[in-house]
Parts: sequence; structure tokens; C-alpha cells
Amino acid sequence: MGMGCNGCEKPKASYRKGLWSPEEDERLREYIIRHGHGCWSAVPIKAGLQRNGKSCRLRWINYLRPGLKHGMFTQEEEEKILSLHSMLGNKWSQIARHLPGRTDNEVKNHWNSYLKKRVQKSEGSNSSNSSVKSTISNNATSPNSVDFGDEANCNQTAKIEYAEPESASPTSSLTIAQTTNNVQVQMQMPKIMFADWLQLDYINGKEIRSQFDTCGSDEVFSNISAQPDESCTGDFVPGFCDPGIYGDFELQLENASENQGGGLYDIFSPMGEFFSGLGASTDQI
DNA sequence: AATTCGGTCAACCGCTAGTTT
DNA sequence: AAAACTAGCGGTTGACCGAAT
Repeated sequence: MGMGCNGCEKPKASYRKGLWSPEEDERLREYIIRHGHGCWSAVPIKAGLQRNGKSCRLRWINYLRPGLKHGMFTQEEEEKILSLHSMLGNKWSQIARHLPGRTDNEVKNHWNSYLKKRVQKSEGSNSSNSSVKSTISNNATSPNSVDFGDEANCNQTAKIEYAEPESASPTSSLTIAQTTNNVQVQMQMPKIMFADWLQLDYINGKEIRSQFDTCGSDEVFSNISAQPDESCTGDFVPGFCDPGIYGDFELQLENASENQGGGLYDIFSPMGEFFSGLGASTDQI
């Protein structure tokens, strides 16, 4: 686009706005997968984009970040939104945290264009908006002190399944070797999809440190941005989190040290699921 | 066939809180 | 102490598209 007045030395770069082109998307994705995002305001410069950092951040978080679900909300998701909204109000980011693969923006949009009307209608026509509230009312305390521990623990949307011994074991022999410690665990513990596990805030009442967006943190985060390969089992949703022990589970990252600043990671979920992909850890950038 | 209407959703804007200089 | 900067949040906008007229 044009460049405003040339004479005045306003360093005001004219940023592109509006919808992202596929080329821009590719540049941004490529850059972040290789280098992590670091400081967002530097991203467009380093990635060669005529956008501001804020726009890049938004595009990554809401669209490009691996692991996002797109498309129709399931009934369970909708019910969850309704429940959470009745407790939290318009705290979209908090609500979205309990919907794996969904962004706050998406949840907000869905509420505004579908769910709000539905609630209003049922409120108008009725006495007590029964089913929605009843699912959560038992522990609906003040909005500030909502504790999801129990909910996360027993809820259905966490996709907790019981692993069959071999269905959980990937084809890769590497994996088998690496997960010997987990074999026993695999037999008796619930199998949790990596994706869901990462995004849950609590498991068995214990807080899990997982997040999808860390920047400039001094803590030793390993930000994993990976893509599924053939040996993936189940839904793979990569994310950013600390390796370590969380409650009854352990998350391992393999080969990370040999691939500092981007490279191939082997990632083991707590239940021994194996994933491999590109990654970059921000603490090395 | 052309125009208007209405809904959706990606993206922007302004603000706040936290951190760094 | 304060100014500058950053990430993140939620409200809002407007481009786009299908349906209705």
C-alpha cells in the first residue's frame, strides 16, 4: 500500500491489515515453527511480514497454531460453554481453556451468534433453565472462586479412555524402548489424549502446568510445536508445556537437547503415546 | 438478474496489568 | 518513580456470503 507522507520521518510503518493471505500464513507458520515466536513485535520483522506483532500473535493463536479444531461445535462443547458461561460470564479465555482446540475468539463468536439467543429464548419461555444450570449448580460458588478440579477429574469431555495394552503402543521400536518405564502404568491408568491432557488445568485435583502461549518466560519452558507423523496414535494436538511429573502422570520429551532452537523432537505423552515433529524451545531463543 | 438483508466470523481496537528500562 | 513496552483480554467492526425479495 501507499506510504503516507514521505517527507515526515514518522517511522510509522504502514502495516497490512485485513485478512491474511495464504502466503502470509505460510511465512508466519514457517517462522514460528522454526524459531518460536519470542517477542511478538519482532516476529513480523524477522519473518518478513508487513504486519504488526499484534496481528501476527492473533493469527497464530486463533488460526495457525497447531492443534486447533475448526468447524462445528459438538453438543458437549456447547453444553460446556453454557455451563461455564453461567458461572463465569464473558470470561472467554477462561472458558476456552476448558475446550481443547478452541480459541477464546471462537467461543465468543459462537456464544454471540448461537448460544446467547438460545439462552435468551429459554429464559424467556421458562421458569428455570433447568438442564444448563443443573450440571454445574452444585458447586457454583462465587465467580471468583470457581474450582474446576472435580469437574476436570470426572468429566467426559476430557476423553479419558482406558488403554488397551497394545493399542497404546506405537509402532516405533524406539518408542517401545523409551517407554518401558511406563508399561505398567499404561495397563492400569486411563489413557488420555495428549491434546486434552495438555489443556486441562487439573487432573485428579492437581494443577497441571500447561499452556499454549508462553513468551519471554524465564522459566524453563520447552515449547513444543510438533506435527504428527505416521506413528502417531489418536488425536495429536501439540502444545507448549513443561516436561515433568504432574500428579500421577509424566510427560517426557526426548531428543530435545540435541535439537536446540528447533528441530525434531520425540514427544511422549504421559501414557506413552509417541509423537514426533518439529519443535523449538523458547528458552533457547 | 440485481439488490437488499441478515448472520457469521476473522480481525481490529482500546484497555488493563505486568514487566522492563 | 515513571515512562515505555509487552502480552492478553473482551467488545466491536466490517468483509463476506447465502437467503430472501
